[in-house]
Amino acid sequence: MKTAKNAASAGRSQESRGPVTMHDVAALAGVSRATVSKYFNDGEGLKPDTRARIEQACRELDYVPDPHAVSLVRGRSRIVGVVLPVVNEPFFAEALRAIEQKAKALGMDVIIQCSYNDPAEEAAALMTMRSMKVAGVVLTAVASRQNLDLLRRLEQEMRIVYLDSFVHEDCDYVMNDNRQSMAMLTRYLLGRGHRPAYLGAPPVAHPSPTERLAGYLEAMAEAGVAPLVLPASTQPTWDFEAYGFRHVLDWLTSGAWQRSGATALACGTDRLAIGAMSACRRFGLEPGKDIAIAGHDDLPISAYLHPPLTTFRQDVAAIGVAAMECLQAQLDGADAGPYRKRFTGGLVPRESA
Amino acid sequence: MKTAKNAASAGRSQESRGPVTMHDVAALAGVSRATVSKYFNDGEGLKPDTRARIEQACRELDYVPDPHAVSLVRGRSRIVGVVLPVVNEPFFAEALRAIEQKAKALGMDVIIQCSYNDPAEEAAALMTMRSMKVAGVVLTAVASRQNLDLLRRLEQEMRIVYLDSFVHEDCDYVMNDNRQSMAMLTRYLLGRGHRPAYLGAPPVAHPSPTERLAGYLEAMAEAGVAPLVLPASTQPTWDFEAYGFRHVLDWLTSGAWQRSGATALACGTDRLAIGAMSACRRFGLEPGKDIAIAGHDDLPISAYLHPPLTTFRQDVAAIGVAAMECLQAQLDGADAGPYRKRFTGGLVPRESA
DNA sequence: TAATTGAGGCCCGTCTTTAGT
DNA sequence: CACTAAAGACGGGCCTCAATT
Repeated sequence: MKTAKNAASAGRSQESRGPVTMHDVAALAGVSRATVSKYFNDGEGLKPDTRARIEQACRELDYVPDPHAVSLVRGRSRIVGVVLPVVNEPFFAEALRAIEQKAKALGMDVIIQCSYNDPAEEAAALMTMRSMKVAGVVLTAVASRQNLDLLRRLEQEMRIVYLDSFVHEDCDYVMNDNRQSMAMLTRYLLGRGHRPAYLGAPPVAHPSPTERLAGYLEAMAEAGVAPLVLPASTQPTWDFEAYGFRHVLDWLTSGAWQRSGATALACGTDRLAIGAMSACRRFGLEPGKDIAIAGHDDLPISAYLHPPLTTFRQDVAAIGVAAMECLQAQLDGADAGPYRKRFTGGLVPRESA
Repeated sequence: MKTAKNAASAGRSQESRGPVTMHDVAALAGVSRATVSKYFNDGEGLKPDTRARIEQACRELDYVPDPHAVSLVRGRSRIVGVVLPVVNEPFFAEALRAIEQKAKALGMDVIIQCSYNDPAEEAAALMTMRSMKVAGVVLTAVASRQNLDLLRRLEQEMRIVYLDSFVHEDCDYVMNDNRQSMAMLTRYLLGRGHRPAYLGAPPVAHPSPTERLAGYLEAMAEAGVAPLVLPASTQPTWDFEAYGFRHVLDWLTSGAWQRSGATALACGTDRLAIGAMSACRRFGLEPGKDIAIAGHDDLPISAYLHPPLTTFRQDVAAIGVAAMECLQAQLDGADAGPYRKRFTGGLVPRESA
């Protein structure tokens, strides 16, 4: 009786020790490992009888193939890597949620890495993904050209979809149509008789902030109104409320506001708008009455603010899902050219403007 | 010249094809694979000269051990699994951020799975973690006893730390001291001459909501004031603002509010408080003047609301880090009894109360 | 004898090749 | 010659044990 390790003859789903392996299943089903392997891959070319016995054995033993063994021999894993600047920012958190959900539907697992806007951390994260032989990477690149070469090289050997960012032209990306959305928001303000100034996000992303600014400028030019952009900081930060608060308060107290004749403030993000509203009140202006405020993104709380925030809702979930679909499409071989998608959301008019 | 696959003699870090393997490094360094392996493990017992040559070869070839091969042979991976109800909820997003950061420092990767409060999804996620042979799991369990047996069984074969939750007594967990924090918040309101009612979170977690309620009740009893708890829903939802808005508006319009004589509202979460403030205004009450409102968690935006929200800050980052430290400690062998930590944060008094 | 290094089996699957009906 | 199933060589490391100095 030279049964190996696990006595398959026991029959019950009691593994004596260690995880159940394909060997155990084969033994119980009375076939070879190769046959069980085939069952888990194409499944074709197996006699119904054989298939049934394997199925039964798997159920009985609670067998699941070891993903590491599979990845090792295949040279590819069923893991997708997600590299984000931070994960506790509403936009990224929601994107991650959508990605995770879609990945689950595709039978993949997701592993995350945060770069904190540091090119070195980003590079390290990408190297990890490479060593993990991931099926693909969803990357929100940091706003720096430092990893440009590395990225170009990595794109050769693994799938990379850029989410809400890109670092060069020949890449796959998925993002909101920022120019269009901010233009729409600006036009809305102009249409209500306002003269909107613009507060952009700190330089933590690329090229979304630039695109949104472009949208604002475009709408202003189109209306023949001189644009008015609040001075931006070069210090990257994710504390948008504080950033918005400080910059708007400076703007108001410096008198630049009065001189400009602006009656509204379009903000690159809802979080900035929240800080801006706070600054206005500190200065003695009532948002929605003395000055109109608008944001961008439509956070879950935006509808419940006082006043409810006029904003632009971008379809973050769709963006996340599209990123996964891009990877999926490329895995399926069909390399039908670049995958580039721009999503449009919708204006959400509320009382703040 | 029978060099295998990659001609190590080439010397340059140009892999002709396929990833660099330990075999390549060994060849270039003029040692055996076994020696290179030892270099990557303990590292002891290697002649300085040998070590240097290996080091050099690794650098030259850009070699990184294949994590799948390592996991396969070791039967353990350097991956930690994180299973959360949702990832786009500020509390979890921040916890995840801290976990990811700490994991990186420990040289581990993190893989995530969302359960969406569905016991079946949670079970599936855990089985995935098991098959991945993760180094450990950080789990925020869904509020259901359905997976109790499964969890007990899984705890036998892998490390599980419960974050902000637990399903039975003999487990490791890390969480805020909810009873204490809500008691502190309630005492603060009482101390300011208020009679606070309480709005708890929907039943999406366990046991945090129960503990917070207990804290409220404790403080009220202690002050000899009759507690007043708003009716709770049995429908789980993560849309806290809407939930808070609806329940508070009902409470106000039904007249229950007047009859109760409550002058303040303590909420189980800031997001609930935001919905509550909105409802108050809809009803004609000015939060912070006609009725005091307090939350719990101190979201980044809470300081910028109007009025700024009085709340209790829980140390989410510390909780996340502690979860990782728990896993780390257990990996290091020392099974020094159960690891259970309660963290305390601090009251953040602001204008809303 | 102690300190290093090498040989080869093994982990758990996949995949190509060979054998059996 | 179809179909099916089995055999056995990997894949990239770790680990035990023996060989070398």
